[in-house]
Amino acid sequence: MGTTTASAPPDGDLHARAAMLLAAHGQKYTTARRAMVAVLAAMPHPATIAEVLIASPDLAASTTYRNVTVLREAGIVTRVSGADEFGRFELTEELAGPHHHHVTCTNCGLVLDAQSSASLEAALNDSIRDLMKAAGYEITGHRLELVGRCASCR
Amino acid sequence: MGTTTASAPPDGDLHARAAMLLAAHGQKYTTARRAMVAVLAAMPHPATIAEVLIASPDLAASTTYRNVTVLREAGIVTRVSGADEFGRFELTEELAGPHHHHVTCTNCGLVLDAQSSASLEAALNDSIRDLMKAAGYEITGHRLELVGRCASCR
DNA sequence: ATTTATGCAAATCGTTTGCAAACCT
DNA sequence: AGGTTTGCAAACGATTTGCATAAAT
Repeated sequence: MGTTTASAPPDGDLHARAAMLLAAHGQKYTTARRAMVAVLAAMPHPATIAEVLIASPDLAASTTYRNVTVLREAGIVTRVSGADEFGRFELTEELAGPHHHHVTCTNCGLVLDAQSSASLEAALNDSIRDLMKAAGYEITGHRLELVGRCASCR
Repeated sequence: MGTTTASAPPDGDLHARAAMLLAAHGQKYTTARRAMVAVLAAMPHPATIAEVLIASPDLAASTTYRNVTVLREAGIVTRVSGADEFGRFELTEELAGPHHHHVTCTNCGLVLDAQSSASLEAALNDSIRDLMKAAGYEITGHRLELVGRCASCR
């Protein structure tokens, strides 16, 4: 399990792994769900429901809303909060890629992925230990959001 | 300007400073706006619009939605994205307190404030320089969100 | 074959907007 | 007084839900 855990799995594994995760939750890997996973995998950044529907026009909106819930419960997708009111979704780090953070545009709401450095992660983990005690929370993860204006909005 | 910048201003200044910021944007510090600022100042965490309306039942919802926009434009309030779809609002750091981060509950969406350490901030600032170049963003700030389950949801 | 997911259309709910009355300076 | 803000009610738009059909194992 050494090196495999930290790196992105080969693309061919993606759907097979998604199917397994769904099966483990008593759910099927249907066409609509596969389509959604494919869209999210192809996106270079977390996608809104609207973006998913545009990328995959045959999907019904209601089905997509229902499936995002199912995929989240199965640990395939996570929700990312951006600057605006729209939820954004991406494949979980465990499923599709390494740990990363986000850069959010205050003007248009666009969210891009950004890699974190080892030193930053180390500092984060140090601080997290302290903060979880202070807040009485059981901390399960962290999310760093850089805020600014994207290239098109500058 | 050394020490004053980093610490929270005395409470008595709050409304006076809010009034100045609004005036600088050609806006008035009305009763409804003062009420909203007071609610946010009293809250130990970023508040949803619903929470503001509960805390200040005389406020009309429409007015509150309009005022949150005005207060944001004046630099009095910022929007915080939590785990759920509801926007949360708090007084800006410059107005009401020192730089801090948030701890979000994955179960109930509650967001608490958490102080950051100097070493973490240093690491953040280092990384930010790199990331802003890579992403082509003009970075104006950062936000660290720790994710977990709050004391009541554990 | 049987259970589960889908799609359409209607219902829901948070948020926004039009407009007349109340407010502030 | 004069322009702005407020509050109500209606409009809006994203998300959710009911139910009959289609798909999956």
